[in-house]
This record gives sequence, C-alpha cells and structure tokens, in this order.
Amino acid sequence: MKNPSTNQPLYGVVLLKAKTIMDFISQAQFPPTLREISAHVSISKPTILKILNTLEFCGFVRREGTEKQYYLGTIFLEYADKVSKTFSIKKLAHPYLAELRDSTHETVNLGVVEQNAMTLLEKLESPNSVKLVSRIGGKMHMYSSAMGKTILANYSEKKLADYLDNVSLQALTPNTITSKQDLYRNLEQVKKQGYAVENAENQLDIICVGFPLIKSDRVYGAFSVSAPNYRVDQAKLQNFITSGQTIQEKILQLL
Amino acid sequence: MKNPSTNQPLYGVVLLKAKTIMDFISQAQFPPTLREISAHVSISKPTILKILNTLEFCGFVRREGTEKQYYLGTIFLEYADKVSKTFSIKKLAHPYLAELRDSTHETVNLGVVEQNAMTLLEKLESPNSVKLVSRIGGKMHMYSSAMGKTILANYSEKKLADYLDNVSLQALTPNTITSKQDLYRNLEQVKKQGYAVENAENQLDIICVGFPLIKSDRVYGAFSVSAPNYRVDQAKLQNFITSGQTIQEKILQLL
DNA sequence: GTATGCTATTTCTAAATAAGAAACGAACGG
DNA sequence: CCGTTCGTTTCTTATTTAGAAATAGCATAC
Repeated sequence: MKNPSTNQPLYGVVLLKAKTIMDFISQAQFPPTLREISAHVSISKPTILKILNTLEFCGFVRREGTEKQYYLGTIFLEYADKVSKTFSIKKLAHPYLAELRDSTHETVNLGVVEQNAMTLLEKLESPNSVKLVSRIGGKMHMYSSAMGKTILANYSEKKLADYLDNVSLQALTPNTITSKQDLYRNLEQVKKQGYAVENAENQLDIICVGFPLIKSDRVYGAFSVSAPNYRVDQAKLQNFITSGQTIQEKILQLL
Repeated sequence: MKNPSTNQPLYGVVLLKAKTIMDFISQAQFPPTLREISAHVSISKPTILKILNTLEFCGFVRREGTEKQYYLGTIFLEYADKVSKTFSIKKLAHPYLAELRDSTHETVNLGVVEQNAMTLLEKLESPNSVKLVSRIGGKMHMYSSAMGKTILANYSEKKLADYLDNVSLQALTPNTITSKQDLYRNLEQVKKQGYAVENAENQLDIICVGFPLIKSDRVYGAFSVSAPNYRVDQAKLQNFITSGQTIQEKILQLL
C-alpha cells in the first residue's frame, strides 16, 4: 500500500483498515453490526471481525448486547481530554468566552491552528441560539473563516505567501473569497481593525466575527461569535465587535 | 502474539503497538520525541517511526516543529464528540447538573455504565472547589463509587449476583466496602433512600453523594456531587441530598 | 421437531507485511 | 572539522494477514 501524498510505501496496513472501520462506526446513523460494516467498507468480513476483536481488546470499540452492534469506546473521551489539555488556552479562556456567550446570547467558538486549518476546540452554545453544524474537533479553512482570517492577517508576508501557495481558494458559499487579491485586501483590513467579520463565507447564512489570540508573536488561537445572519443587524454586529474586543483584552492579559 | 485473556492468537499486532505508542504519548509529561518513545516502549526505533508515520497520516498523532515532538491529534476530539453524542443523557442533563454545581459550589459528575464499570462522562467543577483527580473517560468500580452503588442497588437480584460473581471487592481506601454481605446491606439502604452516600470508599478524603438516572427499568446513568470530606458537615451533606433529589426529579421528567 | 436462512466465527495457506540490525544523513556543538 | 546524537532508509528473514470456504449459532418458519 502507498501513501498517496508521498507515494512511499506505508507501513501499518492494519492501522489504515482499523481507521476506515472506526470512521464508518463513528459516522453511522445507528451502531452498525459486522454485516453492515462489511457492506460499506471493502474489506472481507473475517478480516473486519479480527480487526474489531483487537480494537475491542484495546478499548477503541465496544460491542453491545446480543445484537452485536459496535460503538466507539469511551477511551476516546480520555484521549480527547488529554488533547484538550495540551491546548492550555482552552481552560484559560473558557470563563471569558462563557461571559461573551451570555452577553451576546449567541454561539461562541474557540479554535486553534493545526496544519494550516482552524480546528474547533470548543463551542459554547447559547440556549436560544439555533444550532450550528460545526462540531468539536472539526476543521475549517483559514481563508473562509473569521477565526482563520484573524490568524492569516497576522502572518508574516512570507508565511502568508507560503500558505496561499499551498491552498486553493474553493468557494464554500457564494460569499467565499476566492481570489488571492481580494483576500489580501480583506486581510489588510482585518489587520487594521484587529478583528475579522465573515459574512457567510464559510457556511450559508451564518455571520461570524473573529478575534485573534496572539501575543508576542505567539499564536494561541482565535475565538469568534457566530449567528444566523437574518437576525444580525448593524447594531447587533457592533455589539459583537465591542463585546468581543473587551473579552479579547481580558484573555490577552492572562497570556 | 496472544490475547492474554482468551489466550487466542490476536490479529493486528500493529494496532497493539500503535496503542502502546499513543498511550505513551498521552501520558507523557511533555510531548515526546522518537528517541523518548523508543526509550520507554520495547519496540525498535525504525518500527516506531514507521507506525508514527502511519498514525500521523491517519491524524492520530501530529508532529510539531523542528524538534519533532509528537502530540495526540485533534481527531480524538471528533471521535470523543461522537462518543458523547451516543449518550444522549449528557446533553439533556447538562443544564440541571450545572444548576446543581452552582447551588452546592462543589464538583458534579455524570457517569454511565460500561462493561460493569462507571465511566465518567462529564465533570462540572466549581471554581472554588479543590480539583479532584478524576478524568473524563476515566473508569470507577461500581461497588466503590456513589454513582455505581445507585445503579447496583437497582439491579435485579440475578443481575447483582452476576456482577458480584465477576468482580473482586478490592479495597481502594480503608473505607471501601470489601465484604459482599456489607455491600448487600449497604445497597439495600441505598435502594430505600433513593441515593447513595459514599464516604471516601473510592478515593481518600472524598465524600460523594450519588443519584441514579433510571426510568422504566432503563438505566441511563447516574450523577453525583463530590467534595473533600473535611469541609462537608452534616448540614452540607443534607444540602447535597436535597439539592440532588430536586435535580434528579427534573432530569427524570425529561427521560 | 426440524428445515431454513441469516450472520458471526473459525480454519487454512499463499501472498503480503513487518521487524530490526545496520548503514546513512542531517543537525549541532566544541 | 570532527564527534555525537537523532531521525531516516535499506534490506532480508520471519511473521502476520487476507479472504475463500467451511462451520457454528440462532432465530423464525414450516
């Protein structure tokens, strides 16, 4: 088997198969049986079974009851807890982000940069806010998200050029910025303002205001307030901005 | 390689090695390098490297910067999010548990039963509470934890006997109940009261009051309030009980 | 009670993969 | 410029895996 990106032989074929199986389990509507897994991934049933046995032994999956359905194991909660803790910004910023959620009554997000993508570390939903589709651990493009743009705006010229060389500006919505020139211009404004407004560039009908968490050139991440754009008027947007800036200052003081 | 419990051949040797490596990364004080991993797990360096490459390709680990340190990947956040969602009780109970944390000013826990163990799904810490050592995803014995005992107390006679046949009542603290007879007697009281008081039976100096979340014979899990016992007097304990019962009723109504 | 159909599990052997010693390379420091 | 320290690659043997086919387990129907 080959690694598609390096085209070198890739060791650990069983690992790749195990991941395929776990991914299937994780995105299945209902906990699948061996038969169902076998019907959807192109690996033979005996092999799947043997891998599942080992995964169960490791705690990565569990099988429930007489129907032999497979679930992802709670060991992932442990690992995730550890991962979260490697991003100290999460714990530190949490009370302030909760404050921001309460004052705006909208969803507040915290993200970190990983492999040129914004990864959602935490999402604080306001009780009365419509649920957004974003998921913890989910990834967003830097160029299309408010959080990402605040980071890009603070990149050095060289780093930004590097980023742009390795990404293609795909349109996710009609509003996505897809030209480098437009993006450059937008980022300049973001840098000047200190925050980024993203008007349904990443997800239809969702407006988002992002603030960078950067101090002494160290990039800790970014946070944002997001809401369905039909209920965000100019006054509300201004409220997001000023509330966000206040919170940003408080967090930066602690870094 | 053999499965120690069934003594049958175990397929997926690479998986086991991968887990060993990830476990090492997850519990290391600082993100380890290849050399450090190699020094602590008994697998040769080239093999570890090859497994790490594949793990990185899968997103299970990431390597940072020039120092080539390994971290667990954010993919675990995604998996954990999925795992959490399979336990609908978490989302549903959350606001009430937060209320309980705020009214008691102590740590509130939510657990589910998995493989005859209580698994900690969520922990809501009060700002001023001493940090307890429990971790999300961590497992506790049913017989020694307040949450576990509320579940056991509601098991059928046969199911309880089954459980007791497969567990050995190891002492975790001087207070752990280690005799079946004492446990039976204690569970009877728990059943009568509707809640379980656990006085440092699971962890030294920590007192805990647990409440079952069971409706129409379906076991959803349990929650508890826990605190260092030096600051829990009779009045405070009574407060835990009455506050907990109120919250329990509210949650049960929604199930 | 026993056929019937379905799914999980075991067996078995050619074919693919993994393991680790050794060699190599890159980065650093004196 | 040499020595040291890691990370990486190479290479060959020994081990592991894949999946077809057989089997077992377990319902439900006849």
